[in-house]
Amino acid sequence: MGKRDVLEREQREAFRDYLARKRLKMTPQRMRILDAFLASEGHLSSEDLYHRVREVDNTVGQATVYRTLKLLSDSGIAKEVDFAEGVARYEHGFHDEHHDHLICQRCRATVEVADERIERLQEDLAAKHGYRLTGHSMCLYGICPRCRAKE
Amino acid sequence: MGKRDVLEREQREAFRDYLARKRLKMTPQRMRILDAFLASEGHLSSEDLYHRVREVDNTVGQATVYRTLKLLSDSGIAKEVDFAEGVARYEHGFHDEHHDHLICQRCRATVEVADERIERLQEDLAAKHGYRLTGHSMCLYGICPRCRAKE
DNA sequence: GTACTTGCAAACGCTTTGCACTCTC
DNA sequence: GAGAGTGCAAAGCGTTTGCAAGTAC
Repeated sequence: MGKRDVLEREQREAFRDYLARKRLKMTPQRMRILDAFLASEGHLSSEDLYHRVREVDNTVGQATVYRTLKLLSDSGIAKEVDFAEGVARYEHGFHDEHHDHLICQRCRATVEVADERIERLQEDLAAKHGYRLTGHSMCLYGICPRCRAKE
Repeated sequence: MGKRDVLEREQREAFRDYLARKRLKMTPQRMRILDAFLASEGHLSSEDLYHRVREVDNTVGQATVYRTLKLLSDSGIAKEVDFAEGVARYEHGFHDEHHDHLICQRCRATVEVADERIERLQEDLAAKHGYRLTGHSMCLYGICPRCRAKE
């Protein structure tokens, strides 16, 4: 069994626990939405996820996907990210490390990046103004190598 | 005459030029919207600006404010900023230096911050992945000193 | 059996657009 | 006077919500 399968199983377990704790129910719809989410990579919109779920079960409604994504967010399995496009996107939330995003303005190709020095400077910056930092969002926009080659 | 007045005059000039170049027209509505924008500080939503303009002239429509804000953006007088609230906000665009934002999660108090070292590290990060950096948005979220004192 | 969930469609909030009328250049 | 700009209301978009019927526990 691959590492991926183990991870997926853990996530399913975590979601079950979360639902139980909140006295909510596991339903076939939530199951399928979770599965589709776990099987995905990158940064899906609710719409994206809806279409993937639909391939498996074309009775699931959009509203259920929206509602379930909220639950996945709350439980920490998914994490909402905002690329200033006017749609909410979600990435896997169990990534142990924080990261930011480097996004191609042409083709939307996205790289996850992390730099500890930047994080530290951000802390300093907040502290300098007396703020206690609780989080941040950083998106770098540019042109990816592939698109640059086409220029 | 204060420095502020000079700046405002320059901005009005710049907008006139922009309109002329694009073969667009200066109208009383655009004038009033520009004036309200220049007289403001911080990060206004279209709604905010609409209300301020309305205090001067209650015949101006929301659509005109939206349309004019787009023009102000295009002309560089305003700059759109996204604080992930679901509303577009605009700040003065003639600030000579780039800056990012530090936002209080409780009261929304916003500080403009800049750190050259972070900028440089961002460039490095993009370059490391072969991207040519064209821009970025960085929002730091935290609790401001005033709100911390109330805890 | 009792909540909680569902799909649907209607409502939502912000923004854009089609239109007939008005105004600037 | 030709082309742009206006206010209004309607439409558009992603998202949320009210509801009656259905389902997990």
